[in-house]
Order: sequence, then C-alpha cells, then structure tokens
Amino acid sequence: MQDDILQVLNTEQINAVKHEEGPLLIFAGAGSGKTRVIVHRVAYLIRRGVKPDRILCLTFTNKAASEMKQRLMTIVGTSSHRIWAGTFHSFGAWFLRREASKIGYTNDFVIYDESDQKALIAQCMKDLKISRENRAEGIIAWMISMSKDTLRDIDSFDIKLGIDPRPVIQLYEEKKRLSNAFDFGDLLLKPIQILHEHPGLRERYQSMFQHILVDEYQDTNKAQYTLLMGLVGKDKNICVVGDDDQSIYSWRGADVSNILRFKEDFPDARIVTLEQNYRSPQSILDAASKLIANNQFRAPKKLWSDRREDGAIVITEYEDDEAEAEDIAYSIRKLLDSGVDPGNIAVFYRINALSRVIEEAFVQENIPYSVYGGTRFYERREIKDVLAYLRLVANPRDESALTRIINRPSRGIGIKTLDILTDLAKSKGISVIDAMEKALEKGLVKGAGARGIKTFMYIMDDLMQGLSGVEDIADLIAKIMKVSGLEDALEAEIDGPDRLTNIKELEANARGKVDLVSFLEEKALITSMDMDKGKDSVSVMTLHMSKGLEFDHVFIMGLEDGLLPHSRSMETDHALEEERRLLYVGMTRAREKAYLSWARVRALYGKEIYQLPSGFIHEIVS
DNA sequence: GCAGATGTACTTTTT
DNA sequence: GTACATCTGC
Repeated sequence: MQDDILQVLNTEQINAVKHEEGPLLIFAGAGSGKTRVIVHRVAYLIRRGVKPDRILCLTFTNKAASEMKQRLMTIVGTSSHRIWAGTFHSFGAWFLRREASKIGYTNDFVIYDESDQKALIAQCMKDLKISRENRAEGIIAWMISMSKDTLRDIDSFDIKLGIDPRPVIQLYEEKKRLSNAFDFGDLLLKPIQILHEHPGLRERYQSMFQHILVDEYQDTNKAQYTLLMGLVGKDKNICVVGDDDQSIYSWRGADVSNILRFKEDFPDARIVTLEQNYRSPQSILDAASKLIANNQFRAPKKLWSDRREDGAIVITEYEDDEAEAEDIAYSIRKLLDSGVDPGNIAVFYRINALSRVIEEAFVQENIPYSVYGGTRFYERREIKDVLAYLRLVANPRDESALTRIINRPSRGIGIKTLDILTDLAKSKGISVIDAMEKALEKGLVKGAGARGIKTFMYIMDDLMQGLSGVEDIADLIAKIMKVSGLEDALEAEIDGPDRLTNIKELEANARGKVDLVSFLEEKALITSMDMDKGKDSVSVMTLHMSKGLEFDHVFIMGLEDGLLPHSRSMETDHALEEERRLLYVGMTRAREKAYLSWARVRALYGKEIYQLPSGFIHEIVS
C-alpha cells in the first residue's frame, strides 16, 4: 500500500515513515533526506486517516518552514494548508493570539525584535538614572533572552556588571507589558506558562495536535523543549529529526542534549538512524567524518555514499588573503566558463568581515554574486523607522516605536524634551504618547520641544485618520513617508537614493496587504535567511548560514587558527567542538567538490596578521 | 538641539 | 575598515 509514498525511500527511511504510534527519534546525517522523511511521514499519516489539522510540524527557521510547506503541498495537495506548519516562534505567536487574555494582553500585541528590545532596555536604564558608563543594554538583552530561552533564573548568570540588572529587567518587563508587546523569548515562555497554569487548556491543545513532528531538533533550546513537552499528549506521538553533528547554535541557547537525551525522555522511543548520504562523493564524507570524529560529545554514526569520485576535496595554502580570494575567483571563473551555473557555486567563511576580499576579487573577475547576511534588510535604519511608524499606528502605546521616531526626522525633540515626557509618563502611569498632550497642557515644554511635539501629534493624527482597517499598507507607507518628513530627509542624505529604494521594496512587499497586525508580525519574525538564493549568482555567506543548503562547488576560505576555530572559541572544549561542527556543516554542503583554503597573511580589522593553518586541516588530512 | 569629529571595539545571529 | 557611541562647538 501507498507505494507511491514509499517507493523513493530506502529501508531506514521507510522505517521512519511507517512508524505508527509513539515517540520516534530520527538521527538524520547531512544529506540523508531528512526533510523528505518528515514530509513523507506526514503524507503517510494522512493516508492512514489522521486529519491534517491535527498534525503539528515545527521547525526552527522560516526558510525550513516554507520549504516544508511547499513540499507538503506537492505531496499531499491542498489539504496541506490545514496542517499547522511553522517555526516555534510563529507557533507561540499563534497560540498567544488565541490566549493573550489569559495573561492580560490583547490579541493585537506586537513583537519586539532584538533592537526594539535593546532600545527599550536603554530607555529603562535612563529612567532609572543609571549612569552612562554602566549602561550595557547589549549584555542585559542577552541575559533576558538567554534566561527565557534556557529557563534559567537571572541570578544564575555569573556576569560582572557595574549595576544590579534586576530592577532594569523588572522595569523592562513592565514597560513591555504596558506596550502590549512580547519579545522573542516571550513567544516561547508565555505559552509555556499558560499551558502550565491551565491544565484544562493544556489538554485541549494536546488533543488538538495528535501528531507532532519537529525538524532540526538538535537546535532546540530548553524553552522550546519544554513547550514541546507541554504539547505532547498521552499517546506521545512525537517525532523528532535532527543531527547532533550539525548543532551550531549553542551560543544562542540551543541545547544538543535535547536530542541526545530523547531516549531517556521517552524510553519506549523508536530510534532510526539515516546514514546514507545522497549528496556528496564518499571522499568528501570521509574527510568530514574524520574531522567530526574528533568530537567527544556526539552520538557515533558514519555517513556513507554510493558515489566514488576521487579528488573531490582540495586544500590550498596561499601567501595572503588577496591571493586566496583572487584564486578562488579565478577557479570560479573557469567553472562558469565551462558551463557551471553560478547558482551551483558558493563561498563560505567564518566571519562576515571576510566578505570584502572575496567581493573585490569577484568584481575583478566579473563574477555575479550575492552576499547573504551582513546588515539585513529589516535591520536597516530606514526600514526600521517606517516599521516603527506603522507599529505606532497599530498600537499607540508602543513605547519602543515611539522613542525611535519621535524625533526622526529631527523636529526639535531632543534628549531633554524626551526625558520630560518619559518622566511624566512614569509618574502619572500613562503612556508616553498621552504624556505629550499633558506636557503641552501643563506647559512643561516650550520652544523647539513644544513645537516638535505639536508637529508629531499632528502627524500621528493625520496617519490615524485615514485608518479604516481596509487601507492598503503600501499606501499607508507612502503616506508615512510624506507626512512624517522622512522622504524629504532621506532625499537630502548622501546614500538617500539607496535607502529610498529599500523603502520602495518594502512598499512593494506590502502592496495588497491590509491587515496591519499580521503584516507587522510577519516582519518581526522574518530574517535575511528567508530571502531566496539567487539563481544567477554565486552565493557568498557565513558557515552558519550555509546549513540546510547545498551546492555543487563549495569554497571554504580562511581555515586558520583564530578564525576557524575562532579565537574566542578556543578556550573551552564544547566551543571548540562547535567550531568543528561548523566546518563539518560547510563541507557537507558540497555535491561535487569542496575547496578548503588558508592564507599565511591576512588583513583583518585594518591590520595585517600572520596566520597558521587551522588545526582542523591537520585532522582532515592526517 | 544638531552636525561633524573623535574614540573604540569587533564571531557566529535560526526567532 | 567600519559602525556605532559619545564628545564638542556652533
């Protein structure tokens, strides 16, 4: 039966797909058909009579989620839309939209990203009159996210700060709540709390989702793990897929032990290991396996391939970084001339700072390329400004959005005026936007500040006026650009044209959309990873971003001590092992050939430094 | 309050 | 090398 679903699979894959009820752990090595197994398993379950809307598929990234949705669509057809498939965070947001009232939020809440979070923390420290030299919003933001992601208490962080972070965090949480906003950590933490405190509700969700499937399980953090455990019902129909060798985000709270511990969580779990690799020649796998075998903390496994091409891996030493980049560019030029599609070639490096050398060489050789990562679209200043206006329109209580744009473009509201407003808001327990009116009434501000406040209030009124709820967001953006004066201000800037082009791009993306709340949620949860890879250009990116992708020809540059492994990672064993996994991930992206290289001299941060080959090279060739 | 000057620090960044 | 934050003079 269901031959069409099982036909293209190998024995182990079939075992995973056909596993009936109960917990299932799939160790899926690089290139072993991981997503295929999940998708086929879902199709199989549906054919066995499971209702699509009772299946929950969770992934880590939007990109993985959309790929999964697409593949589900091709295999199970339109009923795939009824499957709940998405990232953990979007699931949390969906859950909170339904249950926000349980914790005193309304369901039109907004989501704060990292920079909103930092801005709000900075504001809190200001409110608390913390002196400048002690303002470390980055560290506090990190502590907040880390404590939410790992469910650890703030006090457990052994970090030396000039100040006690707790009052700051307390105020931050208070302000965030008043702004009807959640940060990324809340999207996981709050559902956990709600499920914990409402057993009836928990049962309802548990029976709603009869089967749960999780991709990239090695990258889940404690919060995601706990949320998952709260959702798994009595039947324990949980299927997780992952590869401990590809865990490269522990510094973000991901915890490999989740996957290594699965069989203790579920002693009756079935374990399937997928070791046949369909992507690369054996020689690349041999090199990658030799490398990764140096890691202590891993489940032993051995990838193998049918393909026997020799010479698929090349290691080259160069005089300096320019020679390296030029030679890579030259090799790619030859590949392109011999008919290789640029979309099948990629260059990886450990840190973004290396992109410049390779870009210069590509320009020289006239090679079309696109760089992924770096400053991301939705983190650009002009985009964040427009989004902040949109957020304020959607939710005038949004303090982080307000303080961002109250004086952008400059309209005479400086630090002093803003201080008056936030102090007033704090003492009266009102939002900053209400404080503006009050401050004018009471004559607390005068001169440029008062004029600026009037202008700003007029702008906001104007923007709120036309808001009918059915207005095209693209039109609203155009209106914001005009009314706020952002357009004029950008036109006066040197890089204004580029920035205006970015705004136009945002506008085009918003065209036809009318639901502001869901538009903003989409923007808050999106990242650069989600952009399509260029078909007609060579891809250039960090090793981190390469996970989940594959290319015929893969170049990995800068295999030097201090760079890969990165100097900051060379102190502890587990950090060093993660660096090794990073290179492992990069190498296993290659379908045909992997080119590793290092340079004896490298210009970094404006200085020339002498480099030694990475210890990993020795591990590969020895 | 603002624009330009100077100083400083620097992995990775799924959400 | 550059982005970002803080400092200084108008």
